[in-house]
Amino acid sequence: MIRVLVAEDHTIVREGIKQLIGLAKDLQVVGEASNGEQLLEGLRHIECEVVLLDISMPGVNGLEAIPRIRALNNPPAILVLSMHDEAQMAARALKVGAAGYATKDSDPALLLTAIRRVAAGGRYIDPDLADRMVFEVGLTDSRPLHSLLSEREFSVFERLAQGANVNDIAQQLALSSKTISTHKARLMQKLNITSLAELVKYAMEHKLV
Amino acid sequence: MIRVLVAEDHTIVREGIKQLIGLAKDLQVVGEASNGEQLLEGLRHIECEVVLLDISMPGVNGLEAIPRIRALNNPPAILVLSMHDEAQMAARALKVGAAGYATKDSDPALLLTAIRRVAAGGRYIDPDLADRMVFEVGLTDSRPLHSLLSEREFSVFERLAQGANVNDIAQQLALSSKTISTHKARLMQKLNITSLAELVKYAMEHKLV
DNA sequence: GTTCTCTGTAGGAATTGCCCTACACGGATG
DNA sequence: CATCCGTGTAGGGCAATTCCTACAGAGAAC
Repeated sequence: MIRVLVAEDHTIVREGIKQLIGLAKDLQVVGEASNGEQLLEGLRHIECEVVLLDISMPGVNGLEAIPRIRALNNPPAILVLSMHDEAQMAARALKVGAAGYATKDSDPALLLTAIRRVAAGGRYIDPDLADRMVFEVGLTDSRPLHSLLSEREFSVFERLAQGANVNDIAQQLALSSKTISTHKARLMQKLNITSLAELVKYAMEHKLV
Repeated sequence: MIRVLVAEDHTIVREGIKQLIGLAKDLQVVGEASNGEQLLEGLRHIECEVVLLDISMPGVNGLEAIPRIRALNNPPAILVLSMHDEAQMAARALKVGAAGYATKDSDPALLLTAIRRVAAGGRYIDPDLADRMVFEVGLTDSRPLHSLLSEREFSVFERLAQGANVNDIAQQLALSSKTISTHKARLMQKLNITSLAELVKYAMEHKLV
């Protein structure tokens, strides 16, 4: 019998998952938590083989909880369950010690498979996602992406984030708009984004504006 | 027996909800959909009393689907199920014809209650949320600028903030790109902004993304 | 009931930006 | 050295977007 602890903040989703797991005769939900603190507290007196973990929880979020779970003695395997099938997020989760990563989009049967896999000491990654990770992420996540930008690229980046368009920047820097366009394309590639909207989000999230 | 159709894009969440509903003897899931198109298609040959609708779905999203469901003859009651307990979002959903609004945070038992309530022709709003709606609507002497936007404008706004370009949106909404461009120009004028970057900033600052 | 304004829709002309390509230069790699 | 890679610079051509304009329907205003 594989004992599972479910950590997920949305009650209804959590209940749903418990029901799903309940369908398998070899799996059993032995505890639950709706935030990181509860989870860590729960693990102090509940023994289990697998923690099913939503990364986006309030307070101590899933990502932050992972290393702390791993620091316990005889830690359970961690299977991350995410709404977002972001390759970036998956890479970070695996890096800090998750044994698997599944998305809420995937087939429910796969979730059960994933739980069994990680309980047995193995790893599991959503197949679609694995594909994308290989392509998108060089699996080299460490320093902020924008540290890869050259001087010129960075200054174009800042101006774009502040609302300037390609022509404005060309004027400000006394360059051809074609040049700015090239810098823009290159910097977006480096930041792994495909739209100006994402650029602005990136800038705001990293407090670069 | 109350027949329910579940529209929710994340497979695992959808399955979970089906399990939950299955626990009640007077409720029965008679269909499901993972996007707005499937939902509308499904309603053409499936009869049901209640549609359980996630607002954040790809393609035709939940909010847009509501008026189209209401336009059917003998339409089912619509119970919106949302991740976000935003008062703003709830207000919009109710305005376009939803009979209830529950969040995934709420107690699963309440979900079943809510389904029964709307099936009987009543209304249901998550109690916490109702509280906040009264306060936020009542206490904000200066309504946000984006409350001036029309439905169409707002949906174009959201998509732009999420990184879609004019053509993407035109396709999603099956309109000319010129039309989208006009909506974009008008909404930007209303929001008093002049660039896409400012639009994204606005959206983030007001937690609309 | 006529007029006004807002909304949703879109066409043609004009602008802007993107994609692909190119090239020179400097530093790293071998 | 010879070569490769990253950077800064741009052009040509094509696609996306805006600008200006228009029109119809729905309510509001008077």
